Amino acid sequence: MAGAVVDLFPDAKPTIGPSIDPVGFYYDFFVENPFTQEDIDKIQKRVEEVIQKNSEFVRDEMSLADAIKYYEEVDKNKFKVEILKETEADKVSFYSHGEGNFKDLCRGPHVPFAGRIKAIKILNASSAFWRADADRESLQRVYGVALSNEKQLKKHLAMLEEAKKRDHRILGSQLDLFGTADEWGPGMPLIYPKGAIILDTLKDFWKKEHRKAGYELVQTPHIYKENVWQTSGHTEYFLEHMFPVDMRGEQWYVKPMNCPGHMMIYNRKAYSYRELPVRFGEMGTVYRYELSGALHGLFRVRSITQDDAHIFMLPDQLEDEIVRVIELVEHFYKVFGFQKWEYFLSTKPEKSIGTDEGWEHATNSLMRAIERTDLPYKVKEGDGAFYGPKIDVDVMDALGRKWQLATIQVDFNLPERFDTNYIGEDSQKHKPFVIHRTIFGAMERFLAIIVENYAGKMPVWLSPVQVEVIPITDQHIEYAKSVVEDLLKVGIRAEADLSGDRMEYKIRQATINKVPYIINVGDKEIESKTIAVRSRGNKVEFEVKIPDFIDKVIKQIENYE
RNA sequence: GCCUCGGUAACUCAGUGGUAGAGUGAUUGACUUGUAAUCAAUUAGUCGAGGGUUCAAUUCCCUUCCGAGGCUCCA
Repeated sequence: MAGAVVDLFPDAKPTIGPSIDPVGFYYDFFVENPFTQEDIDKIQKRVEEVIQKNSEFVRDEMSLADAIKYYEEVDKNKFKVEILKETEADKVSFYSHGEGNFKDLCRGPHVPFAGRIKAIKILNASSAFWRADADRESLQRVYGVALSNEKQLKKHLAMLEEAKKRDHRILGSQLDLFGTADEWGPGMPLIYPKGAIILDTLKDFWKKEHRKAGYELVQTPHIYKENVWQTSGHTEYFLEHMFPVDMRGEQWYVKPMNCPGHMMIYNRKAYSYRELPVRFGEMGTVYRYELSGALHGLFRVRSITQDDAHIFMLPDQLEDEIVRVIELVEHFYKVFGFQKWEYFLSTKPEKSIGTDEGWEHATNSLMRAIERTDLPYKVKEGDGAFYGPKIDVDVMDALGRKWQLATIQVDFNLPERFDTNYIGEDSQKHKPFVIHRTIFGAMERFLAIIVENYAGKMPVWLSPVQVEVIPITDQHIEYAKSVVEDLLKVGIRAEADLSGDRMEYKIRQATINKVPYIINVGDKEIESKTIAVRSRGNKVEFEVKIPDFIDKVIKQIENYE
C-alpha cells in the first residue's frame, strides 16, 4: 500500500506501518496535504492494480550505515533515519516489488507475491502524531484490512457494520436511554428515565456487594474551597481539567476526583491500628474538563460518576486487601458475562514521589496479590502513576474490543498531603497505605459498554421495562391493567401499552425496544386467568399461569440473568 | 488541543444562488383486530451561529460552535 501512496503522491514520506490486532494495518505518511476521501479511493484502486500484476516482493539487505545514507541523501526521509539511528542491528532489510521503484524498510517477513493478497480494503485516513507525540509532526495515517479471501473480508466488514449498529449512541437514542447535546454542554449527558433505571440497578448491585465486602458508604460534596485542592495538589497538577467556581470573589472548584473528601472523612478522628483497614466507598460524580476532541458518547464525558473507594490500611495488610479487591472484580465481571479480562501491573515511572522502600513494598504486594489469585497478568514497566504502582484490568467485550475498567492504585501522595495517620501499637502516629480503586471505572462508560456488549438486549434484571403487557382489543384493557399491577406489586418493571394501535404494531414496538417479555391478553386469557408470553427469540407460550411467570422472572432478577 | 469530513423537521436523510422536501415519529379520528408496521387527516424547520460577496445566500467565501473518524490524553 505504501508503494501505491508513493506512486500517487511522490512527496509522501512513509514513516511506519505496522499491522494491528486482530486484523488490519495502517501506515503513517508525512504529506503536505491531508488525504481526502477521493485520495482513499485512488489509493484503493492503485493497490488493486499492484495486486493484479502479482509482482514479486524482493528482499534486499543493506548495512545500517548505507541505509541511513540512502534515506538521508536519496529518499530524504528523516523519519526513517530516526528509526534507523535507534536500531541496534548492523544490517537492515528492504522490500521492493516490480512495480515502480518503491522500496521500503521492513523487518519482514513479507508475502512473496502481491497476488497472494486476495482481498484488501483501504478504510479511512486520519491524522496521527509522529511518535505519538502531540508536539511532533502531524502525519496522515491510512487504515486498511487485508485478508486471504474475499469471503473473510466481507465477514470482517460485516463485523465493523455490526459494531456500528451496536454503537451505544445509536442504541441510546433508540432505546431512549440518554442524550448529549451542545445546548447544555458537551460531554454532559442527560440520563433519561430508562437509562437511569439501568444505572440505578447497577448502583444498587454495587452498594449491596460493597457492604457485604466490608465497605462503609459515604457521601461527599461536589465543590470545595480552593484550599482543599491546594492541599491535595490538584490546583498544581490538574488545574486545566477542573471547572472553577467563582463564588463572588472567593475561588471554589468542582471536584475532579473524590479522594480529598474521603481523606477528610478519614481525618475526622484518630484511627487506631486495630480499626484498619477502613474502606470508604462512594458513587461520586466528578467533573473534568476533557479536551473536546476526546469526548465520545458516554465513553468519554465530562461528568463522570465513579464507583470509587479508598482503603486505608497497615502496610502488611496491603497484599490481603488487593486480593480482596481482585476477588470483587472477578465477581462483578462474571455477572455481566464478559468473555475475558486481563490484569496489568504498572511499576514505578521515571518521575515519582515516595520512598524506594515504599515503592518496592507496594509493588511486591501487588504482584504477590495477583499471584495468589492464580490469574495471569502482564507487567507494564514504568507505567505507574507518579504517586504509586497500580493494577489495571482490561475487559474484552462481545466484539473482541478491549476496555480498561477497573484500576487499583496505591497512593503515596495523599496521605502525606492530608497528613493522614493512624495510631500504632507504639501509640505513635504512622502513615497508612492508601489505595484508590474502581471496578466499573465510570458508570457512564460502563453503561455504554454493556449496551454495546449486549447489543441493547439487556438481561432481564437490567432491562428498563421487563414486561410489556398488550391487550388485544380495548375490551381487554382492564385485565391488562390488573396483570401489570400484579407484576408491579412483586417488583417487576411492567407496563401496559394502551395506545390506539393494532396489537401487531405494539408487539413490533416492544420487540424493537428489546423488552424481554411481551405479554398478550385477550378473551382466552381472561377466561382461563392466564397470559400468553412471548420471550426473546419470538417464542410464544400460551396459557401461562401468572404466579408461575412471576416466579420465573423474580428468579432471573435474583440471579442477575 | 491537532488533522479530515460533516451540521437541513423530534429521528434518518434528499435538495437548490430566487426563504425548502421524503420516510419514520408525534397528535387526532375511524377501525376492535390473536402474535413484528390498519387507514386517513394534522403537525412539522432562524436550513448550527456570526460576518462577508450578491439585487437576492440554506446554497459561494471567512470565522466560530458542535458532531463523526482518528491522534494525544484518560475512568
